[in-house]
Amino acid sequence: MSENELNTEQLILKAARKVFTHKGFDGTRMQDIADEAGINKALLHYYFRSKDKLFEAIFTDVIRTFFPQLVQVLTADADLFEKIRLFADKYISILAANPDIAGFVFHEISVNPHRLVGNIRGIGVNTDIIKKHLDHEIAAGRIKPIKMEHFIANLVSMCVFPFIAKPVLMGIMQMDNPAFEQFIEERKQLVPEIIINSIRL
Amino acid sequence: MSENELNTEQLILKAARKVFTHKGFDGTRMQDIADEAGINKALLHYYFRSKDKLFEAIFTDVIRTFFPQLVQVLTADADLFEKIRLFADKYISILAANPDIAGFVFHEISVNPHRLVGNIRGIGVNTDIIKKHLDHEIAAGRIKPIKMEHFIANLVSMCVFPFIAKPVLMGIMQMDNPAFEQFIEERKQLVPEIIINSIRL
DNA sequence: AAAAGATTTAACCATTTGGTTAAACTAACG
DNA sequence: CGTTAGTTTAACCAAATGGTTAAATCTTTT
Repeated sequence: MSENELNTEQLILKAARKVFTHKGFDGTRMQDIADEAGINKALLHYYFRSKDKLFEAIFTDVIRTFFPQLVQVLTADADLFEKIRLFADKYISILAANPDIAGFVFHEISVNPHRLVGNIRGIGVNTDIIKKHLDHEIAAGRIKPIKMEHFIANLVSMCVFPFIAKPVLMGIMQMDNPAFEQFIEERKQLVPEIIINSIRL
Repeated sequence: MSENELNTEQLILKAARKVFTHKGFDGTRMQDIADEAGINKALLHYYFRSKDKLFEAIFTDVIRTFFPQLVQVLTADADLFEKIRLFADKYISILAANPDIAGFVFHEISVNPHRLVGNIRGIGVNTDIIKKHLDHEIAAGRIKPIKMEHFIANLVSMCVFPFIAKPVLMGIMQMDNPAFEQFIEERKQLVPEIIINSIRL
């Protein structure tokens, strides 16, 4: 197994990820992935026994790559407002570089919620720390009272939703691709401003 | 064709809508719809020639039922802040009663953007009126400057996203179904407050 | 370079799936 | 009552799809 540039397994994973995240599990054909990777269909089954196994590898990887980064920002020991700015900037940057993953993850989980168990649950998203930080700031009279659930929902919504609704937004707002990128770039500042403004006294 | 309670065509449409919105086009089998409707598979093809035709009927109906209602609120002649409250309340209420449609619509459009053409384009979402209203209020010095694109994105994001992320939110926040409903109910007030707060001088 | 092991392919297989057909059933109508 | 038109079904079909197999090729080891 000489390390040329990208060994076959990595090549398959890259292709599978592209096709799965774009078309979803049900919309993906093994042949699509083989074509994308420029290899034979049987080779997919040689490296990953089944479509399910291959999907599992992709899905787990996507979840494990992105979730921890974000949770880490929110649970780090830093100023709340600064955390919010960091989180929005990081989340939006990640999604800008991987526009399909948001829609992919939420769709797959909706269609097959039991996939939550082995993946997200395993990561152990620690909302307690965020809740404590929020409640602490509230008790200290530095921010307005707000439930952690809404705080997270608001922040994540405004970061993620534009990517899920990308084609619709572009259509309705008559944006082309550069315009959308510009729009997204602006939100890195705008979103934290709104969230901070919503809890600032 | 005696009007018993629900004629076969309506029965099929109802079943197809349920299955399509929950599993997506690619995840739906004609047999699933037949089972859901309690009829023979061939009967589906008797009423709607193909899976595509049946899907088209559902998709168009979903789009036509919900979009206009919302655009109407935003383009109506009313106080801006009141419009925002009305919009959030109406949008969230609709989604609470039809939890699957948001994820359904955005996923199908992402996977097959060309479906935009015949449907959303046909409705003609009029962003000009909203833009004019916003710009007018800004010029009059009654609200902070904000781009229409962000205003809409923010408002819609916070209304819609929780439904798309429902299983993930419920998992992470350890909510059961009543808790989620309560959470959603609270957002009918919270979302407009945040949006209004973000543009209030 | 020959044997052994890993990798890749073409051809094939079984099942699923969208769709068709011809027959059976039902309701209206002369 | 029987004919006709609309409705529903069971049985069937062809294409697509996930998966297998056995042979071919390439790598490594001796």
